[in-house]
Amino acid sequence: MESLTTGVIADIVDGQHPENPVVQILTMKRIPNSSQERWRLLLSDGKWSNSFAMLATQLNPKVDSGAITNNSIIRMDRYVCNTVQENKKVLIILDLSVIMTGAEVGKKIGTPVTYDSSKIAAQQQEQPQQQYKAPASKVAPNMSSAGGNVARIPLAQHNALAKGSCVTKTPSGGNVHPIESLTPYQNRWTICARVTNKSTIRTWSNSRGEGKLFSMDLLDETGEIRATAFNNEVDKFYDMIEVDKVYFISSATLKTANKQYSNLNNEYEMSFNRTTEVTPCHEQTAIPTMQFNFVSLDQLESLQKDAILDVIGVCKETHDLSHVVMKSTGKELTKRDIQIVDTTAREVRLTLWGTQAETFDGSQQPVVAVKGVKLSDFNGRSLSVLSSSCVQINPDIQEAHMLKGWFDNGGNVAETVNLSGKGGQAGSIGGNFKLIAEAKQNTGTDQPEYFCAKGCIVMIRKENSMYTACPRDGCNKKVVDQGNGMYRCEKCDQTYDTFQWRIMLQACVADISDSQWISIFQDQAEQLLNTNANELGALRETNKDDFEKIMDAILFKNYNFKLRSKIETYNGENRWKASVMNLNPVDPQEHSRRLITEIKQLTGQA
DNA sequence: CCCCCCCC
Ligand SMILES: [Zn+2]
Repeated sequence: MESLTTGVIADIVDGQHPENPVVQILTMKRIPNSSQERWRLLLSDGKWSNSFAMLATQLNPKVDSGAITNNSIIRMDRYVCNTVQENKKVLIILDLSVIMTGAEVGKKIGTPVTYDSSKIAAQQQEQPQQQYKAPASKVAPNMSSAGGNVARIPLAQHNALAKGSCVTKTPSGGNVHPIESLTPYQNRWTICARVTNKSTIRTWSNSRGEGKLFSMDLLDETGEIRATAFNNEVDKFYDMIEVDKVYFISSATLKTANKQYSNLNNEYEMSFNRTTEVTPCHEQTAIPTMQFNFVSLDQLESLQKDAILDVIGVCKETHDLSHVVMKSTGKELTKRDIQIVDTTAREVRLTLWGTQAETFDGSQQPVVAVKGVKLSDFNGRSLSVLSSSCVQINPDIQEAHMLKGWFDNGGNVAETVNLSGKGGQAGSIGGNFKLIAEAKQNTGTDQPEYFCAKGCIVMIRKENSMYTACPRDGCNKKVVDQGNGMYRCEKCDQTYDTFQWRIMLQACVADISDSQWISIFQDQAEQLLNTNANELGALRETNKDDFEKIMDAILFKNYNFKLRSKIETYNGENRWKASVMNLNPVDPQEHSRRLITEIKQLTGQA
């Protein structure tokens, strides 16, 4: 039997940092109510056990793939141990090797007991806690990137690697904290982080005031976080902060991140305040220049519109520059559309703007990676680069080399599905057509299912089809009418002098097999009713007849629906619920073609 | 404390 490093858990809790300890995972628990996937591990060294360990999120795939399970014996190749709140210790595993799989071990080794935490408190006075362990040699891709510009990195350069190690001490001799350990409940901390992206200065003016701000993305070996500086802090820090450089940052305010605007892998974000200090770090570090959380292109079909994502693909087609005029301001913009493709045999349109559009060279069919791109439902699915996005051309990362290899060895001529190919009204809405009765059979999973159905709207609930919602964009929470012309949003904890109408329509859809009440929300309802929610809401108040006419106009017409279904539980009872993600009027030719294909398949002719 | 990110 493979041996554990007996007693090592006590050593770590007591502030030592033994090299490469070997421990057993007794149990793994996903931390609930966390917006990101995060695993807590109960570790044993055969003598002691403790549930203070968490897996760095970049190691999540090891759980998801089953590489580590209960009973696995692992070597912690890199880890950090920190004190959070009072005396609580948190150990984050940054790198591990599986020594024996859980299946091979098959049982708990020894009879470990929980290492006593009261002992920890006593130890803390005497023993300085140790922080990062310097890894033997960790290489980081040396890759430049910039918010406003396309970083051009030829693949040939791809072994220009910067060696470095973890920075463990702040300039004043204190301990460096991992980004991953930051919470709003923690006061004194200093991180050592690379700025991977930096915005320009923007000003704002609204009912709550006005000011200026800029934001940046920070990365260390454990995680990433967005930070924003306002007003005085803009003056103080904007010039000194440079993309790709590493800084010690201390004492900023942490708050819950709004995932609507960022996909950084952190449930918090940071605002600089009066006490925030930023000092350049001149030591060599092993912090990567960028961290991506890619989704493959085939996932775009089932992701929500407006989601912020990281994507990577080979540019198989580059369109010419074009100019568009903004509807709101009349300002002219330059844009360029490109098609990117990946190994899932999907391609999607990606729109670049401004300088990035102008300087893009697609002639060599480069790999394009974008961190923080916005998903839209235009022509089915398409992607648009934001000012906060980071675009990299031929980044020196494994995924890029793999994709280019695939593309140059047949991927370039592989048949692909164009996710952005649903031009205009008549377009199709994708595959996986089901009858309603068929779809309702799928009750064995609590995961959402996505499918298409052709159906006819036979009934709608016009009452309660609209509600007054918070005027703040993207909040959508129903407001409470204060009766004095003011409307309160509990979610924003704000009172506004206005609201916006939103639609939440229940429609009964029938096909040849069955019928089902489904939900149709704002965007899809506006498309279906051919109106906008605010106009429709006003109409409901002023002219009920016309309101009903607009509603009734959708009855007894056939649509192709893309639906999301899920089993939901009400008072212990399971219900099959579906909502519309996408819809189109049925194009008879296309419908017929689909039926012919299905008939051929059924009769074995296809 | 922002949260705009465009067009077809
Ligand atoms: Zn609100």
